[in-house]
Amino acid sequence: MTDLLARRDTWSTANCSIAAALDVVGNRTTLLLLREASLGTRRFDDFAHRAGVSEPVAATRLKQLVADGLLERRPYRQPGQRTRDEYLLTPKGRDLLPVLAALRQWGDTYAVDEPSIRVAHRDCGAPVQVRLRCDAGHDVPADEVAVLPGPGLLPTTPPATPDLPAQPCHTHPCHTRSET
Amino acid sequence: MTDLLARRDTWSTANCSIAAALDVVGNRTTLLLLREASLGTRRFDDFAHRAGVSEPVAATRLKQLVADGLLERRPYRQPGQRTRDEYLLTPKGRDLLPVLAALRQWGDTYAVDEPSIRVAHRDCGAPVQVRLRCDAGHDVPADEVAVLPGPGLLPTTPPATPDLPAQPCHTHPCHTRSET
DNA sequence: GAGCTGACTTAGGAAAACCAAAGCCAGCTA
DNA sequence: TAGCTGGCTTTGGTTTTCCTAAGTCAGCTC
Repeated sequence: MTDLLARRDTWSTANCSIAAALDVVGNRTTLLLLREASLGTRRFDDFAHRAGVSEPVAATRLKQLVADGLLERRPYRQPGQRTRDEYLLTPKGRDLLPVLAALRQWGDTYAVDEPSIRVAHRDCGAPVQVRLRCDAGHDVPADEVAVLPGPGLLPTTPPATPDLPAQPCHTHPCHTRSET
Repeated sequence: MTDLLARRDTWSTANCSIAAALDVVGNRTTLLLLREASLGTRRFDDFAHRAGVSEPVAATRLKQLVADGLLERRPYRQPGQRTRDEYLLTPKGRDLLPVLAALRQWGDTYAVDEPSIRVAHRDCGAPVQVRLRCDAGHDVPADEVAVLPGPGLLPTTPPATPDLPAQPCHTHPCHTRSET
């Protein structure tokens, strides 16, 4: 019952939460705007310029982010200026920070020469990393992750092509072979 | 020197590692294919059908993933069949699993009614979560993250519009207001 | 009360991404 | 050696995403 991966064709990813998350944040611009929000950007023009997108795109995406509940638009006022609106991360939006952190961590390792910013623990100064951890408190490396059925699991209607002898990712040759 | 966010306009995100990562995995299809790879999918047709994309798209993206070094294409042979190619995660591709895990965690919380699969620690059975942790071993909540300059930080050429009194994300009103 | 500025919107168009349907090819099986 | 199957590629068309350039509008400042 627990060997889901061995019967990969008996269940579908129709209601996959990764796909559902990607429906909200599945494009580059949206994630760049969220990056800016997490770095303290609040004004429309700053969002557009710092994320490197045009104003029409910024307007469209910010509107969508507010509609999706990731940002909140609220009026603010600077002395001697008129009332304006600013965009602030909601708790729902803030909960996407691990996604940004994971992307940054991977990008630091594989996609840039040198990181432009570092992320540290404010209280102790030590670098912050994204980790997988189980509720029992263990660090969980990628090869110790097990996939189990959840309450929303949907069976597939058509029994698809007979599968390869399925293996979870961690038993693949890719995890034991010598690195290139 | 450490209050980067207060001088957000003095540095640019031109070489941002998040943007660089998004250049590689910044579209929905790519991440869905990586999801499938992490769930043990190895054959072309299975990638296309399970990720829900057409064959031409699957072919293009898989080719790109191999070119980017996230997947490795290698011949395999089942008894009584001819030699075929399969796609396996490389270590570089496997290091993106925290991104998928973070997306799944967010999606489970906000984007689906009930998760279709659960992820557990193989050794102890406890649910696995994505966490931010510092090298000193502390759990780091979002409001204790500090942003520091890295070696690749680029200054901006044009001093942009005078900024709002900048605040790191964790001091925003969004973190202290009552939730809706 | 004219001008400026921040915050957008509108218009028009280019590029990227995606799809369905059909075709191609290698190499087993019969 | 004819047919089947997995693994693609080609064709043609639609949708999405993004751009530049220009216009709008509210409400301070002068």
